[in-house]
Amino acid sequence: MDCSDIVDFNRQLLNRHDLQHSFFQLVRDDPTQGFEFDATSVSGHMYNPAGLDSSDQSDDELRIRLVLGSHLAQHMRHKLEEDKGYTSTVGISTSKLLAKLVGSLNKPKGQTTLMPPYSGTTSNVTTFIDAHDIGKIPNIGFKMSHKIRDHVLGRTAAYDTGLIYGGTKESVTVGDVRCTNNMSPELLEKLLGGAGAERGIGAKAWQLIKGIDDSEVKEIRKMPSQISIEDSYIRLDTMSQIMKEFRILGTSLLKRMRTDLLESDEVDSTGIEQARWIALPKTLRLSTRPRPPLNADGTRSRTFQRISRSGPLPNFVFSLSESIDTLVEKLIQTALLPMFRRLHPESHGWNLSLMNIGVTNMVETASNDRSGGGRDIGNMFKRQEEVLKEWKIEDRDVPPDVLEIHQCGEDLQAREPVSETPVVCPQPSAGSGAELQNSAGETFTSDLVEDEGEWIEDDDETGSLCQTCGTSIPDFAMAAHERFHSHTTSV
DNA sequence: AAGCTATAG
DNA sequence: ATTTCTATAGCTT
Repeated sequence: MDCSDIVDFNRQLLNRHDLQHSFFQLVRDDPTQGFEFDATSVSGHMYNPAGLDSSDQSDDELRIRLVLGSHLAQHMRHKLEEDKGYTSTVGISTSKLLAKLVGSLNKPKGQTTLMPPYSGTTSNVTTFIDAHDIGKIPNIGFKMSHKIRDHVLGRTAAYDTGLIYGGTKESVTVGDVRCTNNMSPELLEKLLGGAGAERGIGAKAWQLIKGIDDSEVKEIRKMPSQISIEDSYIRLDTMSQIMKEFRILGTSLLKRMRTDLLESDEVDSTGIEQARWIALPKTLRLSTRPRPPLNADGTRSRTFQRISRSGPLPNFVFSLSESIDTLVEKLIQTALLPMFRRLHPESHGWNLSLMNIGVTNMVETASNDRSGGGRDIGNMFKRQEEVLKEWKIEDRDVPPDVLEIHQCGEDLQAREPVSETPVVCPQPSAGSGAELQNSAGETFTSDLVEDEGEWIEDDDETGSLCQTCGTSIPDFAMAAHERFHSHTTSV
């Protein structure tokens, strides 16, 4: 199971079972270990038993979906650890934004669900998101948080001395921003808009601040859209140094192109191994970061500004008969040096702190494209059968009581409820329903998949109320839910 | 297409 | 804990 499997899996559920765009985000806990994942995180869809429009749901309906999503997430984490040995962390909510944020509360090897209410004056969404520093919100990064912070404070925020990246002691929370006088999409647009800014950035930021995010889960791309190599330097100011770095970076880039863009189909009529390019980049880019000159007071302002030039990538770099060294020399002479002269016309006086060379504009070669946007449908279904079969077998072979114990449960049982974070998880002890709690939650089971054929058909409310927590649970998930209770009540 | 800004991990 | 390196999206020209 890797990331694309998870994405595929969820996509198939989406197609077959009318899933809505509710999300969980799964993050592998140790991204440095192993390469089974293409990415460190993935958002998944969640089953929506009532077929509701995601924008028009009561908190009761939402609650069911979130609990089911939690069960599914628990199973996937469990499966991932069992099969691959990777632990992971999951956040469950109604959008990528909320799922990502809530997922960070119980790390590593945990999962957290943001529970209803999602609307009204006591909305957990508001309570939850308001507590975050503005810069912690995904897609509000260094520059935007700076601008917003300064406006809310009415002055330039004081920063920790010596800190270059971010870090202010004057924390401005999302709540502070939201409640600032005259705060509006228009004001944010004024603050954040301008050259280079995304169109409608004010409105988008306003949505994020309110916890609204309608961004979609995107397909993992098979091909990277660019490959680049860079290095930073204390000082790079002579042509011979540049040449030396060109050779190092160029060699590295060509090697990367060969490993990432070359496919070796061993099949060949003569039995000789064939290698062919699965994508050809069309553009070469050279960027540098010139070291900024000293200020009047002798300090040097930090700029991260890069400048670049790009042009057509010569075709000879795709030659597999010539050595990389030869190709690099040719590339330097025909492309990189001319580009460098365009970037730095002066023969001296420059002082570079960074050089980057990269290739972009990938064009997939023929025979490599698969219909329907790069996905093999037949294979997909075959894989699905396998996945479903595995789960079913597990169900039959392992008695439910045993199923819940192996591997996934221990950390969940052991966890102490942590206070003060405004997040609610499905928890048996959440008796009053209204108060906020924080703890990990749900055990899972594969019952979710067991009778997958009936999921949609039994819309006509075959669910029952859970005796313990009162949540309405569809029948197919009740066994899983009860196991969840038997776990968490034993704490 | 090229140049650039901003962001994430 | 911070910096470096890689990659992406989307703007402007």
